[in-house]
Amino acid sequence: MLNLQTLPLSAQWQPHCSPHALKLSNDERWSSLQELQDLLQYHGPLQGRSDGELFQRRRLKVGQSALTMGQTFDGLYVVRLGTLKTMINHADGGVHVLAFPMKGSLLGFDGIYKNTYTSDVVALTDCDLIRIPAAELFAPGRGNNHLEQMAYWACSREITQEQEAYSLTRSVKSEARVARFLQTMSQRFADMGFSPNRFILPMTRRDIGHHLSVTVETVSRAFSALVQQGIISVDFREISILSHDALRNFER
Amino acid sequence: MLNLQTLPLSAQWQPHCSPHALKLSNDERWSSLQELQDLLQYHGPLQGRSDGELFQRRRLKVGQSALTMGQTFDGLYVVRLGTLKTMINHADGGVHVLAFPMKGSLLGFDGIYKNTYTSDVVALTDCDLIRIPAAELFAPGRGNNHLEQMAYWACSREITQEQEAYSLTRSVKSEARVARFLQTMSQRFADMGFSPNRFILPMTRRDIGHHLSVTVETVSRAFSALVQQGIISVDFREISILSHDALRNFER
DNA sequence: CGCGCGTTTGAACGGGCTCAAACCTTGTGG
DNA sequence: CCACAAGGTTTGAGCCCGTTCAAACGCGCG
Repeated sequence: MLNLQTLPLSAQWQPHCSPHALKLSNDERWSSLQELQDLLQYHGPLQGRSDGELFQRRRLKVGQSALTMGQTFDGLYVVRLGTLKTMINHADGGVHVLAFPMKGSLLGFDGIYKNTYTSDVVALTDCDLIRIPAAELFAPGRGNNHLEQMAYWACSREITQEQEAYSLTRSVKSEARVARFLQTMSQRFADMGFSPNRFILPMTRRDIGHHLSVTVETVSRAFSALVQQGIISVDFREISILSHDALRNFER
Repeated sequence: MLNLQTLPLSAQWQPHCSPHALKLSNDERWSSLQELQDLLQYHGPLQGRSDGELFQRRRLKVGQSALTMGQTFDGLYVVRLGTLKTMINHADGGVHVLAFPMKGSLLGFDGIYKNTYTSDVVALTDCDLIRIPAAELFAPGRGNNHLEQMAYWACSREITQEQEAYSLTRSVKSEARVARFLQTMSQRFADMGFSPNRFILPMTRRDIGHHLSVTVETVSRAFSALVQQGIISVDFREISILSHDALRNFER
């Protein structure tokens, strides 16, 4: 019998992996509006000609920051490839991870108010972003109405997802938080066309802890407990979900 | 010496209070774009004629719900008067209070994605809302560009504030969470032109608990502890802040 | 190789939850 | 106007879970 655990993970079913697998060898530097719609999975009303409108790409290596707290607003970004973390660094040294943007996520909407980004966004893997300049959004009297509507829509989606993440801190038990976190990760991988049963977490235990407001040790212990109960199996960053049902029953 | 504690609170320095004080006697049922801008405190670029555009108002009594989870999107709302709570009711009976919208807050942006509101919004006091119909936002080719930009801006602000609230759950100690919550309430009252030193909380301890992810008892105990240290004084819903500095020093 | 960092596990402490009871306020109906 | 009920608030006692401190191991990288 084949032991799935020991098989090397191929780039075919993982959106990130080693920097080598992620070559970013595509030399194109521009994305069309159509690609934006595909990325965002926006199936709303399309109108008229969208040809000609091109958006610049921006590539990031692991650890590079996409946006910095305090930086003046220069537009929105849509993640084309890779995973990032959105974090707030408090003056007292405390850290809070708000979200882990992945393919199709919208970045930077917090920068419109006060014309300044309010959080740090750092690449957890090599990334490819698409920039929507502020001018495109705010240009008066242009025919870009469906770009605007799409931005509204995507922004609304980000709010919704953030609310879900916010609610995630509700659960009393840390195991339940971690279980729900794994569920959302599984769902997001599924949405991107990858396996919901087996994936590699792009973030550290510490990041997860800062996201769920618990310590590293607690996250690790929660993982161990879930393994003990046969619900998941863990090999460092690689997670296999053995029973989605059991995972779902941890919701409180 | 005058004992401030025993003085009755007058409606002059409180935005809510008894239903009697809040007469809502203004018979006008429409608000101008100018009033919207004032409410939102939007000082961005105004352009051209904004005359003629009127927005319908909607009044709520205590306990009535402004939006319901699952209800189809019918527009955005701006709070003109009163306080509400935005909450998510989980299937398992758990509750999470996302925010306490007050004068100038934007409601309903979460409804654009999926064309359905994703949270319940309930009036904690009598309220007066202004409705921005979906048609106004999405009408193609209209000259309402600065309405759109204002909506962007307000939405961005809501995201920012939600992030702050989210971060509020970061603190390890419950006393610190409550202290920070009181600070933000104080700030919001100040922004509305009321005293930052003395105000009446429009929400119950339970709501605060659901907002900060702690139990009622913990909130109550935190209040008592802050009173014990001479930082605030409490008379049921009435809060007096005796030392803003001391309150600030609880930030972790 | 050795260093740094991420991960895992253990032991002990402490803070928040749970359960319980008492008090106060508010609203309702007699 | 009072009685009563329902719900909000406060406080106490005991327990459990998550933090803290500590140590060990593995992995990647210079």
